[in-house]
Amino acid sequence: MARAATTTDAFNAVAEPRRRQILDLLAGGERPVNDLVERLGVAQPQVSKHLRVLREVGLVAVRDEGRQRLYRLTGRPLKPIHDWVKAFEQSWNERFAALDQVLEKLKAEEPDDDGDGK
Amino acid sequence: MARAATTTDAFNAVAEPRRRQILDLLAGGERPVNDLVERLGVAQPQVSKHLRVLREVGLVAVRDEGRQRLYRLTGRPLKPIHDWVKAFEQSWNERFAALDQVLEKLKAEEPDDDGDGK
DNA sequence: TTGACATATTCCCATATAGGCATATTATTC
DNA sequence: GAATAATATGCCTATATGGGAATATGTCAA
Repeated sequence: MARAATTTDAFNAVAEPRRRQILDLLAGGERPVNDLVERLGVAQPQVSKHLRVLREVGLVAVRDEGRQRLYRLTGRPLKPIHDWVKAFEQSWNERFAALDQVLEKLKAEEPDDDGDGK
Repeated sequence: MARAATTTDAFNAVAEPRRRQILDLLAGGERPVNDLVERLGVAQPQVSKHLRVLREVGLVAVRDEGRQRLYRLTGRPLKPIHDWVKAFEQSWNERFAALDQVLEKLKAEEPDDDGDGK
């Protein structure tokens, strides 16, 4: 099998840095495509393609206004990423890392403990 | 160009669900490969390959113990993901979403305001 | 209608994937 | 040293990617 499609979920969609940039820009408010094109310095077709991916995973929504299409952030699909990664917060937090070491040490010191404790 | 390599960064490495599962398991402590193979129900070579990717982006570390190789979580590279996605927290939080609407409305009500305010 | 502007789609290509399977590598025990 | 256990690597294939370039679609204005 090949890699999962970028449109599979937010995890895949957001793995591409350019798409994260787009979301960063849209965090500042609704914007037409050309605005993104200029700010990113990327060819218009590529921007449209990235926006399509983001739309398909529900990370952005569009609204037509005259000849422009205004894209806006709809970050809901990012929540699963946040939730998942948050659970690992302790793994890069020195405070927690130190605690883990203590726990590991304790575990090592009572290797035959069956957990009953009596 | 093709998609960026999975080993480019944590964003790409973690886009694959199986690799997230592996990290979830390792969050419970150091584990030999076979242990992961059993718990995941995935062929051993695939697990080794996923572990390689995770190692290359620094999400896991290995330690040899006899004929086994004990993998453990080193979640530091997840921090950038956390930091990035955290900035969007408001976008799926109703509270903040409501605030945003208010702000947008205010902005709409003073369309000719040059920001000077005097 | 014609033309100009804004955006989307299509085609082409080099590249890397993930899984299946076979096999290589390394370490252990007899 | 041979057999075995634990893990890693190599090869194969279908598939999708992201960028470039050209072009299609859609919308307004004169």
